[in-house]
Amino acid sequence: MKILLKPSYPFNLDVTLCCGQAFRWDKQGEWWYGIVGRNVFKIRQINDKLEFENVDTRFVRDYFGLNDDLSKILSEISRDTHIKRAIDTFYGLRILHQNPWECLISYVCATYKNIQAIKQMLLNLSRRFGEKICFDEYKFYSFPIAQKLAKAKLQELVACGLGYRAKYVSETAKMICENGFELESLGELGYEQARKELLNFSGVGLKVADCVLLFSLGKSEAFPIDVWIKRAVLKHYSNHFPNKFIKKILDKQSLNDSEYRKLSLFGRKYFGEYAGYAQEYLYHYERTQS
DNA sequence: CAAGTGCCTTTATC
DNA sequence: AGATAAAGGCACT
Repeated sequence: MKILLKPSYPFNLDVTLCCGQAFRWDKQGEWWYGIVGRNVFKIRQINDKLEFENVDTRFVRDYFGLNDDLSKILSEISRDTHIKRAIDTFYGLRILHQNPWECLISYVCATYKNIQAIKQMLLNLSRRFGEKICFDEYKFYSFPIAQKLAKAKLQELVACGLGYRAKYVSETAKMICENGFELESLGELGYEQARKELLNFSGVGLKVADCVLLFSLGKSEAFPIDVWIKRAVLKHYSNHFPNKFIKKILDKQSLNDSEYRKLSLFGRKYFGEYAGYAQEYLYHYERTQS
């Protein structure tokens, strides 16, 4: 199956899958392998041609955000020279539409970890609690369902390298199972309301909630603040804040809720309804180009 | 190679 | 409200 990308619909598969928004994609040769539910599929990009196997076009369009008008989005967030530089460097990076459950657990695990370690944890979890799927000559593992993680012993989760996050994953999985909670339905709420609901889960603070909202619930205005975005703001956008505030967060290693809200609100106001796109370009630029 | 630092933070406590 | 400490362990230097 193929999709021909129109020139007005820029897309860069490699950057999109490498920028750290999703943790379970695997590149073998020129093919990217991904697992969605119990289905493994592969996809590659050759110039303006997208080729894929074992998945339908509708899913590809949705998952890779190909229905978003990226040209329009990028022109809207191009507010200054710094973001323009990031956009030029990673032109075609799109925000994925991930599965909310996998996204929630992934970002609960992601706190205070680097990307390599996050990938390792999620692979361990999938190997231990997911289902083995063979595709081409490779073995893959589906992401564990909530019931499976809810039943897991704390020690088993710790053994996957989760550390103190094991408790949060266990509690969150139990909360999802007990009420038959439909994470997808949060997408129907407004940004603020949906975030408030997410904060009820164990191990979910403002940062994790924003990531889940942006990467899986379609809230493109969410502007997650992590250490890299904080650095980018300090370097390039400090003139948007009082001196006192900048000095305060400069010598603190972590942000409190009030400081987080100020930084994130700046992003939403400054970049507008697609602030999340700006966030991801800035994030990837800060991590790789500075 | 050992030891130190940093990591897409949250929670508990004061 | 706001500050502070504690919480795995892996990857990188």
